Amino acid sequence: MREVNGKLVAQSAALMGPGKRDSLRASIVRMFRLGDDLSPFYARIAEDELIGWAARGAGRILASPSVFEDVIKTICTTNCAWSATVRMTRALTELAEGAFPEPEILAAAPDSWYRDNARMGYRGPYVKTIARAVAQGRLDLESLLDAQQYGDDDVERQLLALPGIGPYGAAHVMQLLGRHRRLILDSWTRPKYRRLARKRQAADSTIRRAFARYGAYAGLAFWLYLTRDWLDDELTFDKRAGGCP
DNA sequence: CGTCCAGGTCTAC
DNA sequence: GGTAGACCTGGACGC
Repeated sequence: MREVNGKLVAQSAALMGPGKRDSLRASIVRMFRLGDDLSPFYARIAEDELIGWAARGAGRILASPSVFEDVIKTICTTNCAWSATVRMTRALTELAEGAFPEPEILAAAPDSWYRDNARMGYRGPYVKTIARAVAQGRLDLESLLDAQQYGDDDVERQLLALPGIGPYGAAHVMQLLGRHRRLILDSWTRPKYRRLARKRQAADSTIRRAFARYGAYAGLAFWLYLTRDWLDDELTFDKRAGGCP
């Protein structure tokens, strides 16, 4: 993938038929969340001293081609170091020649594979249970992409019902679904917030209140506030940002 | 070599 | 509804 004259161009070494081309296009649209219209958010933060810089086009969080993949990867981020997350997801891709495995593949992998090869510990059964439900058609995670069909509370309820997905996981997946209200609160974001906001301590409820003014985009505003230092200065040259909310 | 804990969640009170 | 305790793994740290 590369940018050509302001357009995203995807090129494959193999010849692709129309069907393959359409599915690749769908994956890219989903990955870059090209269907999301962030203009209401940009309008809201245009004069914002904390995250006004983001109105130049930030906030399009990279997602996986499928919701299933995002859910499984999110489980691989819980209660472990980032290096373990990388190790586990890499192991998963070894089941599908480097690509993320379809639910059917993960449903068919034996328990011993999860334990001895992926070394996912107690997460293995969670992943397999979800994969089996999707493969058998009892669970349709991709439908959560439909903004019209479900409200935030609905989606959150469905995500929390999944084994291995709690408040953190649900908020994380919802960001990737383009539902930006929930704040991702975990052992990385909490201290990072306290450091940036120069607060000795801040309860979750206090943090939520601090970002409540961003309404449906509170979670995205929180994330941008925390990750501003991931961007080059060039992109965030507006030094008005810097205080605490 | 033992303890702690990292981008939490589940179960049992 | 809120809260201890357990939970796989492996890297960091103290002794």
